[in-house]
Amino acid sequence: MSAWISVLVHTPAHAALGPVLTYRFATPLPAGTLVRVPLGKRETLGVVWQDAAHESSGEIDNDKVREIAGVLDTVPPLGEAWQQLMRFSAQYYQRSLGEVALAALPPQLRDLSPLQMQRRLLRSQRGAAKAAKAMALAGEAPQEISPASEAAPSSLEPTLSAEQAAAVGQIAAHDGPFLLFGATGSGKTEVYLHCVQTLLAQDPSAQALVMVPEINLTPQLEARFRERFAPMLGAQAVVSLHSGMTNPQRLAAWLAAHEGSARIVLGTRMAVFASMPQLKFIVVDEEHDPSYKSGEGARYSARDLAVYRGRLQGAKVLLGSATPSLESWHQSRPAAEGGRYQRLLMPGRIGASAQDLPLVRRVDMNHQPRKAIFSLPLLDAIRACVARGEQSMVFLNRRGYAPVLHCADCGWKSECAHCSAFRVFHKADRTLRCHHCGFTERVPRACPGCGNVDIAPLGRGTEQIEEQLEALFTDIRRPNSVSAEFPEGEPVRVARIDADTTRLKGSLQTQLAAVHAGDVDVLVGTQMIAKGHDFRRITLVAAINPDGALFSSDFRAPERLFSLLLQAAGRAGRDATLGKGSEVWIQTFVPTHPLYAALKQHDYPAFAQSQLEEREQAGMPPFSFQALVRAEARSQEAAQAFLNAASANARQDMATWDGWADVLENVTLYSAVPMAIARVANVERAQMLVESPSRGALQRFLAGWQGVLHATRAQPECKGLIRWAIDVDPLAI
DNA sequence: AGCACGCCGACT
DNA sequence: GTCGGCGTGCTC
Repeated sequence: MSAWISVLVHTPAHAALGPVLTYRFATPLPAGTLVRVPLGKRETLGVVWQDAAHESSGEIDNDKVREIAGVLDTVPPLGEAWQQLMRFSAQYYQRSLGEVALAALPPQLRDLSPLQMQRRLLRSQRGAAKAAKAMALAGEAPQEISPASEAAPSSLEPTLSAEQAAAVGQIAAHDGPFLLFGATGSGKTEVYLHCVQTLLAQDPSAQALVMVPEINLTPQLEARFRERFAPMLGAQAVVSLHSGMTNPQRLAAWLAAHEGSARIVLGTRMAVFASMPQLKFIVVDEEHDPSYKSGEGARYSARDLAVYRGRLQGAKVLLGSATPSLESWHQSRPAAEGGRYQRLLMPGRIGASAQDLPLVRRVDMNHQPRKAIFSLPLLDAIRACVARGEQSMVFLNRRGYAPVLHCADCGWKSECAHCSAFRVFHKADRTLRCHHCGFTERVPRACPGCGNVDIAPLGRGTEQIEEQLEALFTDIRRPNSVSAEFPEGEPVRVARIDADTTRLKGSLQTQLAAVHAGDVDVLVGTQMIAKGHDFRRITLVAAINPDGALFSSDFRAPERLFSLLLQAAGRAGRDATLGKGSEVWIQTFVPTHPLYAALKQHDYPAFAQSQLEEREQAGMPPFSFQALVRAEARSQEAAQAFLNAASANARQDMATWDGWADVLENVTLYSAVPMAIARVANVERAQMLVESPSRGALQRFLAGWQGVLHATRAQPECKGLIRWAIDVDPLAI
């Protein structure tokens, strides 16, 4: 006598096999139980699932049903809420349930046998017990947590500003979701800390999830949360969850969240899938950041899933940003106009008045020497900044020395052999590197086309900016030197931080520390340095060449640029005593552009409103809903043929389906186009936009289209197709 | 997705 | 002669 059990396994949507398979086991098992099951010649991890495959549709041969190989019964079953989150994510983002659910689990869970698992759990429990004992011995036993609002302010718990207190009050009084629109330096993190503390004090089992967009930002966040909560809850109560951790670390953190000993989970977008049975509060910091959208597998938005999950689990959701996404801004319009989020405002910097905001200066590059990288007034300003002993930050969103190498004689350019893109000249190691496929070669001595030895870099990247600044500043010295070697002061120190200088693990933190320590006068970098890092002594921020985004075909480019520049501006003058004279320099050929005008006023709401008006007129998100189908093939023709055939098939098939007329009517299918970079690593890529004024109609269309896409694949003109994928709510088109 | 089987080019 | 490329097919 044995029971039939439905088990979810990792199968992609393309596979002929459904994601829910039927197995046999001696006793029934509750849904959410982790099991190991035989699948073909291997054994794999599965999750016991409620929806029985054998009841609804397929009759499967009795003799095909195999026995469950093992039950990981030391791990509690995954809860109903987690299961529902997986169902929703799979459905909304058009991926197979098995793929979504199994990818949401820590990778090591797949590798461990039940016995190994048991050992691992015992070890971690012993470790936790030991840590608790050590704390007790040291007289640091976890204290009863006190509600932040009632506790006497301690040194760790700063008094809230009036704005912060108002925000905290609103969050306590309403259900949310909330959009906390707070200027850089307005103390959003303190609001998060305060809300989390109040919650954890009210409910001794409650859990909180706090997300940041990038791994780089987790150490800083973790330090803040540990400092505040470790003394009350013990060190194990705060865990991180991101892809920079080792597999054992991730497993341990995941288990702690799953069984509830972790009260606070900090992490990147993947953390939105963590099993947290007692989740009561979710923070999405820098909610506008595109990193919350996954670029592969299920293309989920962790921000949007956080909002869904909050509703699902009855957890309050707090989105925070100084430059919210237009989607969230629109959602937080007054409820009377249809807004569904509550907007909370914190416009002021802590310990500063409005006049202390950095002054935004636009330099008209039309009046500068042609081809000048730095305008003269900017150079003077940086010099003056160095002379005052303050730091500057020069920002250019392009790494390497020059984006292209060019031969003036024959017109040769440093194209990549495998991609429709140029290879970037990296002077540091004298290489040409493709930033899309990684193809790297030494820089040729002479033009490969004609032998001319005069091949020249075209355009500039951060390496070149660094080199130029070093050359330009050889004549000046830093003040207040104690060095005997340079009696009149040491040379100006220029440093660069970008993906190339931070390749090694931990090197970003080291380099940031050097900036903090004052070992750097001028910092050059990509957007990596504009995000979130709390530089205290920077009083000048310069964007060398930000104009590109103004003329981009991507309708979201202005939004991103504004956000990036305002965020970069937020780096300047964070130290209130230095804040007064801080400046943001924008070198531009269009100084009168409204985007820069709004930036000068630090006026996000005005910028957002004008953008939203444009979007509404053009019928673009958030006033319409989009999905993208991307196809990869041997040839561009095959990729496009597949998409166009799938589109034609959809129209044809759905016209015959009962009740689908209004779906088709509400959905616009555009024709297939090559992607901006049509070929990457010898694979041709094309995409097709699907748009609808109704999210529901788009969802229904996509769900119905899945089968059509599968069928289309078999058509002869699609030979050479490698794969296809749907991206719902794409960020870039 | 894995992992097999199966058929064609450069090397221990 | 093998080693190894990835094309096709199957897994409850």
